[in-house]
Amino acid sequence: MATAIKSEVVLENAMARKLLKALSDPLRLQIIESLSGGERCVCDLINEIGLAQSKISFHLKVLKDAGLITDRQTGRWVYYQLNIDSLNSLQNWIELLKESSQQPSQACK
Amino acid sequence: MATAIKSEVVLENAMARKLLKALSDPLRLQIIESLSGGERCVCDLINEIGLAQSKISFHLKVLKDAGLITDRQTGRWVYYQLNIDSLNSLQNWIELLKESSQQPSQACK
DNA sequence: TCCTCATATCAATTTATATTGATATATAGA
DNA sequence: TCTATATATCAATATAAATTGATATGAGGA
Repeated sequence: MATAIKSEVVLENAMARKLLKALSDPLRLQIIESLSGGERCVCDLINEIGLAQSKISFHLKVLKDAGLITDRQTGRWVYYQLNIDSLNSLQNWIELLKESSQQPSQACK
Repeated sequence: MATAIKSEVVLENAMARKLLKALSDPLRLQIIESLSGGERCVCDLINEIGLAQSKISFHLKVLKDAGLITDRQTGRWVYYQLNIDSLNSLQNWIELLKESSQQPSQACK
């Protein structure tokens, strides 16, 4: 039982690591915040954010690889959307940190 | 009213940016996870993580500057602790993202 | 089929970040 | 005051990540 719980936490940590890394770039955060207004196609993101297309594409890929967003293609357009599951994972990870951090401090030496 | 809410969101975003950046390094996550077991002095972190002292100190500074941890000195020892407020801020930011992302998608073109 | 448009990818470069090893600071105890 | 110890800081270097500009892919329409 204890080991089952522990491996779950380790998995949580690995996932958090991936998500946090992907969220650590300001441009990617802009994309995330834009997508929080609902699904968007790449062209809209380019217009909204006003930066080079290759740049946006690059960062969309990073976000997608991390599992933070999903895409779907319709004709020539590709639509991106926030993946709520990944946000839930991150919230859970933070919750676990908070829960376990209320322990008495240990004196040093 | 609307503008008040908006500037709050912008502040949230700026804070999230800072916190996420600080959380984007694997060693810093290790420190955070270690601190989630309760307050620790630097020497304990060094032993626990098993890496160079200057490295640990460097990353503690990054975490402290971001507001994720606080420190207090007792004699020659410095104790670090998770700052729960910062974790709450991050959770709120994620919550806002989730709440606003349930809008209907807009067709492109 | 040919052309245009939306998006992705890639190599070269630039920029940011982390690591290393050395030194500095500051506290406690002898 | 001298010494040992805990931690912080710094300059040089190494590593990783982002940007740029160009080209590739692939869908739809003429």
